[in-house]
Amino acid sequence: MTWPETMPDDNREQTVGLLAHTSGPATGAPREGRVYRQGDDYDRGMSYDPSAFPPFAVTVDLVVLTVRSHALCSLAVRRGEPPFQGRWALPGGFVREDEDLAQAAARELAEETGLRVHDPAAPAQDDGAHLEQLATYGDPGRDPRMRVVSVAHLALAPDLPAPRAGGDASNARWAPVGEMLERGGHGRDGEPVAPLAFDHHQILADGVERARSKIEYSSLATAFCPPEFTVGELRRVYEAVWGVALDPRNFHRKVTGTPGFLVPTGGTTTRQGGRPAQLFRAGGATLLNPPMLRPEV
Amino acid sequence: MTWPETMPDDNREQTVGLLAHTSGPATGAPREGRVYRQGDDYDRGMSYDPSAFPPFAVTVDLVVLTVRSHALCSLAVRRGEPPFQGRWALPGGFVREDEDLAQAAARELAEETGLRVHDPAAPAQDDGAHLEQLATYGDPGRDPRMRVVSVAHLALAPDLPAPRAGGDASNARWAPVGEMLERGGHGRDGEPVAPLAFDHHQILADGVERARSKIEYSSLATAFCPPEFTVGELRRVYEAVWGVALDPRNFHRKVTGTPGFLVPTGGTTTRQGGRPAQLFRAGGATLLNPPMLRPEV
DNA sequence: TTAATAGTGTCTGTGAGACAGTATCAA
DNA sequence: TTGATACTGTCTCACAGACACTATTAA
Repeated sequence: MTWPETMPDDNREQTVGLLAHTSGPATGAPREGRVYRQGDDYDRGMSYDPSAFPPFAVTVDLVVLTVRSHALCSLAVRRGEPPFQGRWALPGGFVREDEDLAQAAARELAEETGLRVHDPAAPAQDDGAHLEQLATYGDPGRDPRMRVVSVAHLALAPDLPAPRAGGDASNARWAPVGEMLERGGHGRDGEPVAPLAFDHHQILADGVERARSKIEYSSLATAFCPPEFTVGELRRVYEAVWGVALDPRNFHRKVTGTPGFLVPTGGTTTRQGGRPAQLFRAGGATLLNPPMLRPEV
Repeated sequence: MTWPETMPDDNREQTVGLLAHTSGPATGAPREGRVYRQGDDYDRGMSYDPSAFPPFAVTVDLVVLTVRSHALCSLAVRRGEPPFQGRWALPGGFVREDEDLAQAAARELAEETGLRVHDPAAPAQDDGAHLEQLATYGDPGRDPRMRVVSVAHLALAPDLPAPRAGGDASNARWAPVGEMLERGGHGRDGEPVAPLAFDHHQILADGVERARSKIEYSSLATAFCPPEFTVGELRRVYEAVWGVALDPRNFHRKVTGTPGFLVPTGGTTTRQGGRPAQLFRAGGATLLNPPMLRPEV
């Protein structure tokens, strides 16, 4: 029995490096009369000229997921200005001149939640969140004001105190992703929920799907748990993220038998009621072999 | 036995949408004296002002993979200008004002190779390449001339005629990824190979790893094959991409028994020698259940 | 004939899923 | 006591891997 040594979408660390481009389009006919000359001059090694390429704004958007009261929830902030004034959106902001994309995402995450990001080198024994790049969204019409390319990131965090945004609790909330992603969905009070601003519905859907598939073959589900947790608590994370019920006995046998996944701390707890349960923390393994299997249909 | 309905990194289609950001940083102290005010004004709904955000150039870079003579190869182009003049690099170019990221990547791919991209809606029965977003690289120092964010894409193509770049064959080649990714590697003539320009070594490594893992749980390996192919030819694709030897008998039983993976065309061929082999084309299935397993170690 | 590739059958070990049964707490 | 959760054991079926064997071509 084998399983890959690497994941389809590792949370890669950027290395210092430089621009990529060809030595010029194969279709080399000059394109005149354009506002921007599409980098032809840039390609030909002329000195830097800001008018030689179209300017973009670059932002990071965050899909911050957690498990609260048996439901997968995403952080949402209310927009205070047009466009989409008053609608819910994903947190995010501009990438600064001097920071990497991952740094920008970590900074926004800290500003919104106070969470620090796990050191990817150290084992996941400190408190903090998991952060990885998700995908980039650059449709020309995604912002009516200007051309904006957004590098979306996915963050997974344990259950947190109520969020704050600019100090105003009514402008930030943890919302169950089931409600947010339903077309014409309704909140728990039965009121209709307006769709998310911009293309954030798609970004959230992509982030949720990434989390759902990644906990299959990695130990990432532990990022939703406190530093010490029981097998039952970990099972409830899988059940909330996948929206299914799992057999507690087979789950227990599976996770405790997967090498490197869980390390017993020696302690026990009865915080879930019933017989005292062993406490574990996340082991060093990041890839599960064999993987957890998500039940079909 | 179950397997997920979705992949960890679906090739998502961008929907039309808009910008994401918060209603302002929680740490709301004014930041004066900066060249760019980091979007605070933008966040507060003031009218559009180009000086309110740092300008970026946005490019697409391409990891174009194919299988040639039992080796996984990547398209490389030689740089004609500084920086990294004379070094090999990945093909790519600027995103234009009016095009989506996927459109820009498809345009660059057509310019470099003449390949068209598969219609994701139609079954993979037409000729063409597979194209998906890979990851985005935005380290502030990755280009010495200016701040450039590159949205890397991964393309998989059948074996092609020799490439051209700007009509000059000596400035483009298919290079085995084993050679390109070796540190201080050597070409087949024993000459040392200079590392790729910019951060393209990392981008290529990420693209290769994505391809290696994705052919496990999807039918993507058929993107390396001509429209009609034999089981043996498909097996040689897996062997080249993974760099392993597979048991021909178990492989045959596995791929022909996976529903939706292969559809027999009725024809046969002896182009590989030996007993005539059935010809197949790719079936409609994009996800394999159960997956192909990459041999351990 | 040999050599090559194509394709089938058969055995064995691993592991997922189903589920019986026991253990240890609170109320 | 009931009821909750924790945990162990056992059975069965599916399937990956190993490999013997047959089939059909070219040289």
